[in-house]
Amino acid sequence: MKLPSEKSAGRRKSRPTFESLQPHEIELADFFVRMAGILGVPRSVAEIYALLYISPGPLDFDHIQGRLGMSKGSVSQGLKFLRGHEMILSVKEKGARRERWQPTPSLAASLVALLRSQVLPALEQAQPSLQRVLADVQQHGANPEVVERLTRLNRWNSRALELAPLLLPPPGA
Amino acid sequence: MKLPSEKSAGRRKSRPTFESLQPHEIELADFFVRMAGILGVPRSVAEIYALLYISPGPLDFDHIQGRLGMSKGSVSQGLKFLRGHEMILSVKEKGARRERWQPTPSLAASLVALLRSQVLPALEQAQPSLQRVLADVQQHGANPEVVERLTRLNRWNSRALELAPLLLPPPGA
DNA sequence: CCGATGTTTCAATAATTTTTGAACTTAGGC
DNA sequence: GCCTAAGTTCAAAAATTATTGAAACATCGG
Repeated sequence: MKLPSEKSAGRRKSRPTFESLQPHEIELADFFVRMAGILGVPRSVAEIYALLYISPGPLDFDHIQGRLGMSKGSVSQGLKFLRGHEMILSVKEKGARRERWQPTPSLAASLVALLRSQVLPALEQAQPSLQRVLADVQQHGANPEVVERLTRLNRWNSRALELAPLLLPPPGA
Repeated sequence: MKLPSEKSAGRRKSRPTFESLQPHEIELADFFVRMAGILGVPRSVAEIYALLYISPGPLDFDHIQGRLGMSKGSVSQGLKFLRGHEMILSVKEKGARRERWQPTPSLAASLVALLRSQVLPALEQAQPSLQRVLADVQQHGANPEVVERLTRLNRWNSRALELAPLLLPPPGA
């Protein structure tokens, strides 16, 4: 099933044409796009993941670009993101020049990595900040209820920070 | 501590001036803005919440607008959002015309409500969609690995839907 | 090294989301 | 009922975020 098309005279190497997405592929992509949205992950990234997820084997750069009809730049950045969060793996065939991509075996692990990368830095950065705010408020002899609130917030943050390694274990554990 | 300012001749009712935020208030707002960002909640909403959180008592519309220097529209929409997610309460004093707002006692409960409202609808909407995709893929006699992946995805979604009431209990429970 | 293929970068553009403010609605006091 | 203060709505503007594509870079086989 290959449309020859594209004037293609004798010259080799006219860039191949790709089928556009099938209805069921679109539906799965919509699902991933929606879920990704919750975590603030851009559409193009979710689409790439969905395509790899529903494809019977690893795909290379050009296939991804062709089937999704998106720019090189987006594909490159999307793959970078997915790689960075260990959501995809490259399968480099021996004699081949190009890399081919497929989803990491565990989607669950991927999601954990994603969450981790969003939440942990925020919690870490917050720690000193929250402590300063609490100190400030106590100094200025503020309302006891406010002091209480901020104390609780601080405790929360610390606990979350302690628990994080358990709930969102780093890749090597 | 009240700046008289504003040419204010004898006429009553020049709109009052409000102090701009103190450094520690800004720092707390930054914290909330950052956390809200993870959940896709806009800056203005986080700022309003932060202000109520660090204020010694409930604040009315004009105070919020004045101290944060934001538009009426934003304050109105922000309060609507926070109300909708049960993150703030109004304290209506007897003889008073205007409502005054303060944070709900439990920030934890508020966050749960927020998460719930984002995640649950997505999971529910996904269910039939995922089932259709799986059926489609099975019909077209696709790669067994893909079928396996989609089956797992379906199971996950169902489980999440079952567990949701436990992890993200609705307000009345 | 060279030339060609494959990929990344990043400034410009497009798309999306948030904020504003003026017109409109609602509710209370008289 | 009318008038006014209080709050809401929503179209337009501003701000932010995502995407594109052309130029730069990297890497491999010869």
